[in-house]
Amino acid sequence: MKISADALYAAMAHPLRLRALLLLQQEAELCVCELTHALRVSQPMISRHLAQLRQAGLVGDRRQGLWVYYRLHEALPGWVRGVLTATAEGVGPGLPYTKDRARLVSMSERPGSACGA
Amino acid sequence: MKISADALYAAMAHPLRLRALLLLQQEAELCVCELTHALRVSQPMISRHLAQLRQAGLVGDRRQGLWVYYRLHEALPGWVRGVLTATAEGVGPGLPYTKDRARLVSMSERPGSACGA
DNA sequence: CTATTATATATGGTTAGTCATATATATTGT
DNA sequence: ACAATATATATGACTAACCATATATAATAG
Repeated sequence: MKISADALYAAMAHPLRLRALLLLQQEAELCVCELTHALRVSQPMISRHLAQLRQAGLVGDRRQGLWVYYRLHEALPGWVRGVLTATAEGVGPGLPYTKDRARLVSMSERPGSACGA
Repeated sequence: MKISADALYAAMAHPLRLRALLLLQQEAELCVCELTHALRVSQPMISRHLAQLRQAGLVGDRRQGLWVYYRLHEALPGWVRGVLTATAEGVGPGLPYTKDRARLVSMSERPGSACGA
């Protein structure tokens, strides 16, 4: 997966997309409903931004039953992963990222991970 | 200098600002006229984008005579420098970054560096 | 038919780019 | 030293293009 710096930073320029990327970096795989819960945004909104991330080649998706799971793209270049990890360290325990994680962890009825799908 | 991830990636989202940042990372200090030459853009245009980078805290400026020199901000957090170096490695010998550098090196009548001011 | 996700359209806000002008410094002539 | 001019940079005003959000609708799975 070839990713230009312009495409990467255009994708990361939106606060919501950045929050989603940082969640996906820590969680390996998340479905749309988990993201709407953790990020507290409407479903059409996160879906639209996920489509942008997908078109930029930053994330991949997988359908399982009703749910569509997103993850960081498997073939993401090392330097892009480096940018993401540096960012995760940089934001540290700051907001809104920690709250996003807290909402995700405390979410009940998470598909997949809860019942071991 | 405290820099939020949102502010950083908003600044990096514009191709011209990204090119300017990558040049500044490699050159330590550049005046406005050098940037207009290397990036091949009008003076008001680069001046506007430099003002954004300055307001975001990413660059610092210094006046010497007629010329204003820009550089990466001295107090830039380590993780931000990490993002920039990862990006420089990621773009590698790609365009337009190498051409920017070539134009800069081949520029005649560069102030400061030429006459050792 | 219900639940989950994706997309199309319209609207409002933001941003970039250009031109003209302002400011600051230097230089030249007297 | 003073006045006039030239150069480098910054900024205000305007237009055009882009981006994000909300609402509504469509598609897909069970």
